[in-house]
Amino acid sequence: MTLTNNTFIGEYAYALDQKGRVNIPAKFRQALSKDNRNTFVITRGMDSCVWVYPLTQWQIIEADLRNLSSLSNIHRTFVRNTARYASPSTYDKQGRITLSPSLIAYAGLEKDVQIIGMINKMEIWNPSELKRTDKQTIKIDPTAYDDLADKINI
Amino acid sequence: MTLTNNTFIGEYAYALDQKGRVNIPAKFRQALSKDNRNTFVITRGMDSCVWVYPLTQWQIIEADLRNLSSLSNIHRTFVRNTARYASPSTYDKQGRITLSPSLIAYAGLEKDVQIIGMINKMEIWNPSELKRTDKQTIKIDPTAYDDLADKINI
DNA sequence: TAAGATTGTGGGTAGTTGTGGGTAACTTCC
DNA sequence: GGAAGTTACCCACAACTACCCACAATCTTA
Repeated sequence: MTLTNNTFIGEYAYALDQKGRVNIPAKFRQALSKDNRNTFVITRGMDSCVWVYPLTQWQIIEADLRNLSSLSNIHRTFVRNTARYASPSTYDKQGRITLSPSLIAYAGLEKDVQIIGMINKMEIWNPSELKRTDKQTIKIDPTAYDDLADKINI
Repeated sequence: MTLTNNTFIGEYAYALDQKGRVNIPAKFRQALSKDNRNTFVITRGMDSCVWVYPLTQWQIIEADLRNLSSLSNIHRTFVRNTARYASPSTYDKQGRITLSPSLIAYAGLEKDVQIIGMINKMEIWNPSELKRTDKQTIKIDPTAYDDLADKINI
């Protein structure tokens, strides 16, 4: 059952096949609105993982990038490093998307992968890499979330 | 699959042949709207690379340049250096454009080239030159992107 | 509990894409 | 006006990708 359009929550385990394809969790597919045309945009995450945006979500980012002038060195660099690793991927009849070899290498993906709902996007992880990141998270100062307190009422 | 007209993302590796031709990634060609008449405008990039604009995008730049008065020294210089190196190029039946020897020399291109989607244009790089630029990027003050945080929600 | 539907995974095939080279048309210079 | 050099167009082939079909496992429903 889907709660909200284009919103992803939960965690799933899947396998990457020899052609570099991963299944998109059925629940995530069902959550997609039609204007996404069964398409995601895949790119490098900020941690060692792959980020998967629904098309319409990515188009918002694209529109923002378009407003940055290449005359500014910092803007140029930002646009380059955001755009270059992104690639669109439409899922096939079985509900799978194809990951490029370079993305697989970046996230260190092997056969087993973990897919995590991140509200407006999803993340694909190598499970052991995820565990390592989890351990580091514990070390974060427990007061670090304090700033969020007035932004999110949880 | 094309996301948005005249919008380019992703990174591709191609070869420059002996005649100075490079392939335009099929996805980029498909993204072109018809009013571009299969034509790009090629010019010097601000880094050591070649910038390739779709015709209609370049025409917008031309219109902006027209509004800069030559009374200002800095404007005059900017217009001169932007206009002088630009030249149109239509891609052939195989989807290739021809680069002039002077542009190839400017970007230091050899056989292997890297093409990067930059939203409203594309960049052609010598891979080793790109790596060097990447290394410098890492040295950018990590707070430099902070200003972008309220412009782009990624 | 059994039948049907849905979901995840594997592999084959036809069409597309990238690259090399050949030939004709055009330009330039003597 | 003719020769040499340059440019643009065309054909061919190898590699790859996207699409399709098949099947097993799981979940749903009557």
